[in-house]
Amino acid sequence: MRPGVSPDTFPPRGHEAKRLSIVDAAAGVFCREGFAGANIDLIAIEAGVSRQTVYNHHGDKEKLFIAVVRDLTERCNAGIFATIATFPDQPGDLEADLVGFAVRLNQNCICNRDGKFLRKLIQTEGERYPELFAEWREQGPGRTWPAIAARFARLAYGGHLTIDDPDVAARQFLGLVNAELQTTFMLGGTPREDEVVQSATNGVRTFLRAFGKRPSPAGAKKHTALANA
Amino acid sequence: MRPGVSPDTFPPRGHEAKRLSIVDAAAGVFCREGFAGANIDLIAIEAGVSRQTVYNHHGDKEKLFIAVVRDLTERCNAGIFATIATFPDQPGDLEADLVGFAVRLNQNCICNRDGKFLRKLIQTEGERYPELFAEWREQGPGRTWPAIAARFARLAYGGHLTIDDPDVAARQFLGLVNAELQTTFMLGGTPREDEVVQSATNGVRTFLRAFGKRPSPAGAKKHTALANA
DNA sequence: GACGATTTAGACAAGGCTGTCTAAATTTGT
DNA sequence: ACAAATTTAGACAGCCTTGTCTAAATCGTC
Repeated sequence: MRPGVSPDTFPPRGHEAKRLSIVDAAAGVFCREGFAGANIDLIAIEAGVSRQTVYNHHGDKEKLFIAVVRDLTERCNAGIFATIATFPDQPGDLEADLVGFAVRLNQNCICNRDGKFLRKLIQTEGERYPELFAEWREQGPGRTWPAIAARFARLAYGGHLTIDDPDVAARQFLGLVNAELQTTFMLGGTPREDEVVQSATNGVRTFLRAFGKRPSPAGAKKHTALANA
Repeated sequence: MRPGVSPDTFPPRGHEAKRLSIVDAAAGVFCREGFAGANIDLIAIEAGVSRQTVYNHHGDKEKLFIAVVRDLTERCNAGIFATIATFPDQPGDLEADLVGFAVRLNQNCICNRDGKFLRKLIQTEGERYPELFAEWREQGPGRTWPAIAARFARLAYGGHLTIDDPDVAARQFLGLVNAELQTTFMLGGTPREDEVVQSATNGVRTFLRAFGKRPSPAGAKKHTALANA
């Protein structure tokens, strides 16, 4: 820490690496087995670490669990904001661009390992740690949803959409785009990529039917007849 | 069982009553604590029954859990089909009628005790009992969603809606109508009635913007300017 | 090569839970 | 009121888990 010669890791390398691998393994075990069913021995084994090391790093089971949730929230948020940065502000093909955005959001943030784990932990243990998950609610949906809403507001301002309430529209966008993945999510599964694309495509199409600029009433033809599904 | 004098309960009254109260108590405890964390002593106490009686009725913890899920699935399904029977086939005010339907569906089937419990158990333990929850998937969404889709198809056939794929429309209807309740559902909470109504109202409005009969192109004016939210 | 910090393996106590067993008490139907 | 079935309370063995402790081994750094 004194002489800044070390390449890019301040604390002892192996130390922090172990901390990471413990949190990672713990996330998996907590998800599979639930808090009560999670076994610290198993976590230690999956982390490639002795049980004592787990206790050295995190004190006890509950503190470990909290560390896991905090970690996952942080990483997922980072991913979501990175994806929001790819939102199509100046769309070429609005439908295709929104589908792409929705698919990226799902694949990189919601269906990936961290997203899946965080979702499951919230569902499973949310009621046991009210303050912890209130914190998640503020840091997660509380920050990401308005950010998405702002992007939709910008699209509306630019004349690409007709939206009353951007916050409502954002939530409905997410609801539509995931409409066909609900049962899979409930069961903790991971949808295949083509299912994600299909759901996003259908969702965006409906979204644009509701909020898209109406095609000029003159040339109103079967312009929506893309149906291949 | 021989002479059918008994009023309306075939098996010994107290016996079946106890079975019921055990399953009920078990549902609550399994939800709160997870399968691993659930304590049979506690279930017995909450059911007002001795521990041995729990074992007499259900054999062991796992069989008890399975009985709970089967029971909840059955009861929830019954509720959902009863509500589907109230779907507005001959709508007067389509928007109001669909909002009413959505609110009934939420209040009577999804947010009530059974619905909440079943949802939580599926989320929490779904991966641990693949066949059991595959069964739920077939009996639940596998039967109710097509039933709802059929109702939407009928509305479209009657000229009240413009729908390509009724199955997609049904899933999207559910997604839209619940769009604002997602975080509450995730955390296992029960939304207030006004939140349910709000979400349903916004959802139905968007649904009709997408699938409602287009107002005749002639008198196309700001007919959608109902905004009070 | 030597030093300090970290990690490891294993044993350990304390406590909790499941599922069984027994004998007594209670309920149910006749 | 009687007989059979059901329920109850309590004790019990067996197992698993958490969290602590100790002494040896390993790692990173100078």
